[in-house]
Amino acid sequence: MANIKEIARMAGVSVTTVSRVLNNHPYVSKDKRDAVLQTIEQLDYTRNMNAVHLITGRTGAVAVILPYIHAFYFSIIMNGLAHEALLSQYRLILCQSNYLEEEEIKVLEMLRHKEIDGVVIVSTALKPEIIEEYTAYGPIITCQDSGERRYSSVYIEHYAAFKQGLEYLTGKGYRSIGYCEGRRNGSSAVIRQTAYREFIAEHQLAFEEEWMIYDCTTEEDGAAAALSLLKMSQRPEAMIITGDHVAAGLIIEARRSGLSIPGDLAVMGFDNQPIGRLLQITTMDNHLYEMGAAAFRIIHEQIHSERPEPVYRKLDYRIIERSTV
Amino acid sequence: MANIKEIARMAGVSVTTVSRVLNNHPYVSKDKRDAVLQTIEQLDYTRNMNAVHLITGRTGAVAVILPYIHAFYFSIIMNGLAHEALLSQYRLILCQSNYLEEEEIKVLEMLRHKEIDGVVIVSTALKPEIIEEYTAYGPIITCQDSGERRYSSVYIEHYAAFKQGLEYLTGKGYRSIGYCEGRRNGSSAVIRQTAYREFIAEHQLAFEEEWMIYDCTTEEDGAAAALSLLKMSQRPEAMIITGDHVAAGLIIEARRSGLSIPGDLAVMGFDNQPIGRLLQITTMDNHLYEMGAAAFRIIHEQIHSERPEPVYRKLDYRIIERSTV
DNA sequence: TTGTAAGCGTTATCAT
DNA sequence: ATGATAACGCTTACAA
Repeated sequence: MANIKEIARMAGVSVTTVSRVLNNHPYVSKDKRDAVLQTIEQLDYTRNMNAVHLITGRTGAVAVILPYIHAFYFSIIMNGLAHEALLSQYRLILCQSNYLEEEEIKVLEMLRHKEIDGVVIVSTALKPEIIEEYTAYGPIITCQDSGERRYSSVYIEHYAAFKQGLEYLTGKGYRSIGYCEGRRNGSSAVIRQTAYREFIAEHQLAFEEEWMIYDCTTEEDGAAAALSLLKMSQRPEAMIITGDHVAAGLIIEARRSGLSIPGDLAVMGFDNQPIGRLLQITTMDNHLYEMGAAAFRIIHEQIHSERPEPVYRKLDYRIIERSTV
Repeated sequence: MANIKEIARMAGVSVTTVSRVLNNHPYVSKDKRDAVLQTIEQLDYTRNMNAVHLITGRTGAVAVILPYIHAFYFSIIMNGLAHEALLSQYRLILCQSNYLEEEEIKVLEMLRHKEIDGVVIVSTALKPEIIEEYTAYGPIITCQDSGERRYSSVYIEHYAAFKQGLEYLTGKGYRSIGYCEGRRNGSSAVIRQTAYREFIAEHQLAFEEEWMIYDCTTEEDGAAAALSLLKMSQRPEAMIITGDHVAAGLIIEARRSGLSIPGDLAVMGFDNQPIGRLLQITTMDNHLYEMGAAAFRIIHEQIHSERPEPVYRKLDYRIIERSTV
C-alpha cells in the first residue's frame, strides 16, 4: 500500500509538502497541492493512522465503560455520549464490562498504552483509588458521585432523588412502601437502600423485611416480585422500583393476577424509560441523556487542555406524574 | 513517560532484549529477563501500542456496525460478538450508525487507515458494491444475506423464516393475517414484506391494505397498532409482528381495550426476546446470539489467514410455541 | 513556499 | 543468547 514517501516522489514534491496537504496547512502553492491531491487520488492513498497516532500522541478516541449495553439505563446515557462524540469528531470505544473489574482495568490500560485519549466510566465495580491511579495517564470521568476525587464526575444525587420519590409517595398518603432494588452491587443501589431504610425509620413507616426485594434488573424480575407480593400476608400499599422496565414487569403481572394499580398497589418507577410512557408509570426522570452528553463534553475539554482540573457536575431530577401512584 | 530505550539503558541490556521480554520470546537468560522485568516495574513502564500497531500492521481491534445498540435485535447479536471477541483477546469497536451511510463509511475508512483489523456489519444502509470495494483493505463480514459477494456473511433466510411463521398461523386455522413490519428501510423488512404478500396471494387469504402496518420498532408502535386495529371495520384474526417488544406493546394495549389474545386476535412475534417470555408470546427464534458469535469467529479466522476466501454461513430458525397463537 | 532530517517507540533482520 | 541497526509511516523543527 502506498505511503507518503511514494506520493511525494510521484508528485515531485517532498514528504513535508504532502503532509501539509494532508493536514490542510497553509503555505502550499496551488500547483503542488493539486499535484499531490491528484497523486493521492490516483494511488488510492490514505494515511496509516497508527503512524499519526504515534507521532502526535493522540488517537481521537474515547472509551466508555458500562456494565450492559442492553440495559435501558445505560443505553440512554450512551446515546447522550454518542451524540456529543459525533459533534466533536471523536470516536467512542465501547466496553461492556459486566461489572468485571478485569474488563474495566483493560480499558484503563488502553489509556495507559495510549490507544485512547480518555475514559468515560458510566458505572463501575472499581474502587475509586484504582481509578485515581490511572488519572496519571489521561483524563477520566465517571457518571457516579465518588466524592471530589482526582477525576471528574457527572452525577445524580441518588440519595436525595430517592428520598424525594419516597416523599412523593407518603405525600399521596401511602404509609407502607416496598422497594425493588436494582443490581445488588450497583453503586447506586447501595445509596438508595440507605435512603430507603433511613426514610422508613425517620417517618416511622410500616416495614416488613420481605418488602425489600433485591436484584431486580429485568421485566421478569419485576413479574416475579409481583408474584411474591401476592403471597405476602401483609402487602405494602406502594412499591418504589428502580427501572421502569422492572416496574412494567411487576405491573403487568400484578394486573394479570387481578390487582388494581394504583388502587390495590401504587407503583413508582425510576429512570423514565420508554416502556414507562406506554404503561403510564409514574416515574423519576434522571436526565440520563444529558448525563452522557455532559460527560463527553467535559472529557473532551480535558483532553485538549494542558493541565486539566477535575470537574464535578451535579444533575437535577424531577418526578413525572402519570397514573400508577 | 518511559520508553523501551530507557528500560534497556537502565537494565543494562539492548532494546531488542527488552522487546523480547515484552513479547515472551525465548532465548533470554533468566538474569537479563529479571533485570528487565524489575526495571519495567520500577518505572511503571508500558508499551506505546501505537508504535506496536505501526510496526506490526495489526491493531487487535474489530469494528461492529449496527444501527441502534438499544434495539434488542442488535444487542443480542452484539452479545454473541462480544463473547467471542473476549475469547480471542480482541477488542470490539462499536459504531451505532443510525443507518447513516456516512457513519458506516467512516468505519470502513478506519479499516483502510489500518486502525482496525476487520469489520462486522450487522445491518447496513450501504450498497453491497461499496462494501465490496473495501474488502481490498481487510476482511469484512455482514450479518445479512447479500448473495455470494467478495465478503463473508452469516445470515438468516428471512424469506423462508417468515413464510414458515405464516404457515404456522394458517396451520392453526387463521385465514386473515395482518403484519406489523419493522423499520421500513431495514433490509430484512423488504424481504419479509415480499414473503408476506406472496404468501397471502398463494394461499388466497383475506387481505386489507390497512392490515399492513409499517415502521413498528418500539413498544409504543405496537400499542398504536393495537389501537388502529380496534378501529378497523374488518380486523384480521392474527397478527405477525417482527420484534417481540413490538408484539408486547400491541398485546398490552389490545388487552387493555378488552381484546382477548389469542381468542379475539392471535399474535406471533419474531426474534425471541426476553419480554416475549414474560408475556408468553409465541415467537420465532432466529438464533441471533449464535449469529454474532459465528460472525466474529469467521472474521477472526480471516484476519489471521493469508488469502482469506469469503465464507457464507446460513443459520437456522425455529418456532417457540407459547400462548398468543 | 519548500525541503532536509530528526524524531515518535516499537519490532524485525541479521549479525555475532 | 544478545545486540546494532534498519525499518514502520508519519509530523515537525529548522533551514533555505
